[in-house]
Amino acid sequence: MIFKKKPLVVSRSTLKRLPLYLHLLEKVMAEGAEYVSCTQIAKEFDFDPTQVRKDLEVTGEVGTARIGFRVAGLVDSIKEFLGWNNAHDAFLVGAGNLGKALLGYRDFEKYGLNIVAAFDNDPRKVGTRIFGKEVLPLNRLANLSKRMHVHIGIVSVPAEHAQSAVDLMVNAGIKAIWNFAPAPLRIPADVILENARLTQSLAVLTNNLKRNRDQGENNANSDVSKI
Amino acid sequence: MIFKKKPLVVSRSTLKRLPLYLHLLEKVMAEGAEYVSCTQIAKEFDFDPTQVRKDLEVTGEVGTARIGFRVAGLVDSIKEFLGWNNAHDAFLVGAGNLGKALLGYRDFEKYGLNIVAAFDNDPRKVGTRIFGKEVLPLNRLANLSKRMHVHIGIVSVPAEHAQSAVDLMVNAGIKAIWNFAPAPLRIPADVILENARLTQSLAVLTNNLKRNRDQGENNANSDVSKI
DNA sequence: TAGATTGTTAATCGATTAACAATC
DNA sequence: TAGATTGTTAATCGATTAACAATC
Repeated sequence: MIFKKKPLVVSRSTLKRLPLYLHLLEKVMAEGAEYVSCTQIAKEFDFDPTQVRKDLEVTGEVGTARIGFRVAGLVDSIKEFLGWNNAHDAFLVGAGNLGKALLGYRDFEKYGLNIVAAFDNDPRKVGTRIFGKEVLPLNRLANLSKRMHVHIGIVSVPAEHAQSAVDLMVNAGIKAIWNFAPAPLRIPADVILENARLTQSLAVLTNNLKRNRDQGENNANSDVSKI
Repeated sequence: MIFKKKPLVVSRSTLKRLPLYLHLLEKVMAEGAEYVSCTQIAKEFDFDPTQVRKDLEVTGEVGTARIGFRVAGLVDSIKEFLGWNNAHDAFLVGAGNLGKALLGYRDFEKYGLNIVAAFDNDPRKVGTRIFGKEVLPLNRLANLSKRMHVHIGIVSVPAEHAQSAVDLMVNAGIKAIWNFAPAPLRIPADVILENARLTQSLAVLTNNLKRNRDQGENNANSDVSKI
């Protein structure tokens, strides 16, 4: 068996493009295509074809000249590479609006993420079920995470409670934290922290919007720039 | 009046760090600090102090040697730079779980984002109110966005409906789109598209988790690597 | 004053893009 | 066969980091 050598370290940029490819490939596969070329994929996203080729290299898949890559093979290898082939159990802390939405987000299943329970200290929430998932008091998290071998924690509490929620999780043996709170978090080196911050994305959007508007104004009397 | 010259083009990386600084600065300001140095900020995020200094340069704020920057000034200038000082009205399309959460996310107000109405074609949703916001049928979007001068559209529909939702928005004169659907979207060059894709963030998390686990296994019989 | 911090220029690092032979 | 595409190496580009004089 011949394996293609994979890059030893995969950049965050590449890692973030892989789900994009995956979504497209699944669509393409549903449409019945058997092969797909990097050129085609690149065109869809306005990427450089070489970049797509390099990205796909990390999956270990080998393409065929003039034909491209097997769609089914790519889908499988990307999922495998991202760890989306095996289900990961996760706990969610903070059953507010965002927490509720995450609990009800059915797509997570596709990405191997299985939220098994929610934790919140609001007595009005504790004991209820949200999308079929129990809401438990925070003091039960440590015990349960050890017993159920849950290694992923999702933080959807307000910023001011984020650090204490994370401390609790870390002490409970949680190995990876997906943080939705807009707060810088301190964690031990062996715990993985990934921030899913909506405000970062919003910042890019609103700044671009402002810039477009400012440019519009400048263009209105753009002679100034020629002085 | 002396202005500090600002960089002409601001990188996406810088743009994404600014909200992080802002959150921290607001906390620091609430705690009563009047000045803050780049060194302090950098320490909080494990960034390079020079990077922080370069990032802050885009705001036009000038610091004082040995003392740092005025916190209040920075907070104001970052907000101004990101366009968070003025409120932007937005329409949301797709009142599912994620859409609901976005409608209920009170923090958006702080970021100058004001969702004024939601649109959905589900007759069970149309006519209801979610967090006080009306849910209207999609065919009313074009008319209303023009009349109300709404320029931002938020897409929280399933992937397969994302493109048609976007087409509708673009035709209605929407100038910026914040997309939460995991689908590649086609838009005209003069419309701003910003993708807020949870799956990208999740991909980094689950891949890291898998890699950590694989490494653990390797370490268990790491003699192999010494052969 | 001494020394921490700013502002800025230069060096480094890493990611993207270009070039091109091999292949089907 | 002709030519599109792969795989890979080299060149470019841009962002991060290092160095250092000026300053308070």
